[in-house]
Amino acid sequence: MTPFQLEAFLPYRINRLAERMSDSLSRVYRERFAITVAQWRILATLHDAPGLAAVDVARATNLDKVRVSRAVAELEERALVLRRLSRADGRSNELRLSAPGLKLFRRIAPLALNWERDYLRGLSDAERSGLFHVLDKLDPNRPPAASRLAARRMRAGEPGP
Amino acid sequence: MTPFQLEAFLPYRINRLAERMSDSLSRVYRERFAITVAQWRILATLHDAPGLAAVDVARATNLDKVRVSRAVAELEERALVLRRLSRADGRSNELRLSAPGLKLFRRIAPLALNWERDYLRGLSDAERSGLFHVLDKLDPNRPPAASRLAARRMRAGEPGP
DNA sequence: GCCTACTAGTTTCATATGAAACTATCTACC
DNA sequence: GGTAGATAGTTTCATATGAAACTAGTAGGC
Repeated sequence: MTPFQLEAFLPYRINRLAERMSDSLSRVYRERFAITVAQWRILATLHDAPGLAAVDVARATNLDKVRVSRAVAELEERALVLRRLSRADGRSNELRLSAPGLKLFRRIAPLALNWERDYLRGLSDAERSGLFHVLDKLDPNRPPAASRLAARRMRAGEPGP
Repeated sequence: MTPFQLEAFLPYRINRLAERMSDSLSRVYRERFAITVAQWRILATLHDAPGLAAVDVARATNLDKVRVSRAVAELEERALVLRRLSRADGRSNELRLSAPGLKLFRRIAPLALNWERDYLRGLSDAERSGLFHVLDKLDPNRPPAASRLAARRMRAGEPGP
């Protein structure tokens, strides 16, 4: 008898939680704003760090570059994101929210935070902070990977993101 | 200024953790045994509850019925799972591990548990149990959904799973 | 300058996915 | 026992996905 319970197996439980949270939250911005999860992550990232290149957005959002390319293309079509060829590197674009993109982000962000607050309502403060502490341990943030692009920008004397 | 940090947003962090764990763990059984995540969940479930119908497997594994149908079909082709038409319900099959299926499960399960132990190595006992406690709160197990099939079986005087 | 190796971003293409349609069976009610 | 509506499981089909190929540019040695 090999003792094994899927219910008690961390990868399964984390996966199930992630899927259910994602389903529930994404409904908030998908139905009302026709925004996908990838697009939402990109909006949030560009709000926080305007001017980022796609490769840096991919790192910051845990999305592969193909998904970023496609999501940005659609955000650009919808005029929510602007791209400008980088002066420092002709291969990459500086991405930023347009005015409507910023407006949209400002509508969605509070809804997302409310959703999160509601979701965590049943936890005590200690449980909440313990959860994030454990998350940081199990899945540390990768180093910002001081990108060559950023380095180049600095060399070029451009303002950082 | 809307304060919003993707890094501090639970759905994103849980999703990223789930993806990284899944990538790391699934390598363990994909490379050596050519088993997918869905197939692994199904093996584990049938080991725990032989004779389950596909619909119950779907509930127990958090997979949709199409994925279960496909994964079971391949497991059956590879002779790792046996199906037998249910006497109690002509629409459904009783699924169970074959002898090679059981053997395979018994090879994978310890690897999976070792992987989990290693993954959680950096956590204290309190952190580990706190994590599972919080998981149970945020994502409670759905009731076993005393299925009609099980009820029918009981009525028919068959032994339970 | 110019050649080689590397990187940013897009496109292609083969595979994965799941909603909806479908088949077969079951339940409940008449 | 017949009929309407539900359920188990499969198949179809349109879309999502990502590895690999591709285009265009950059870095660094010579």
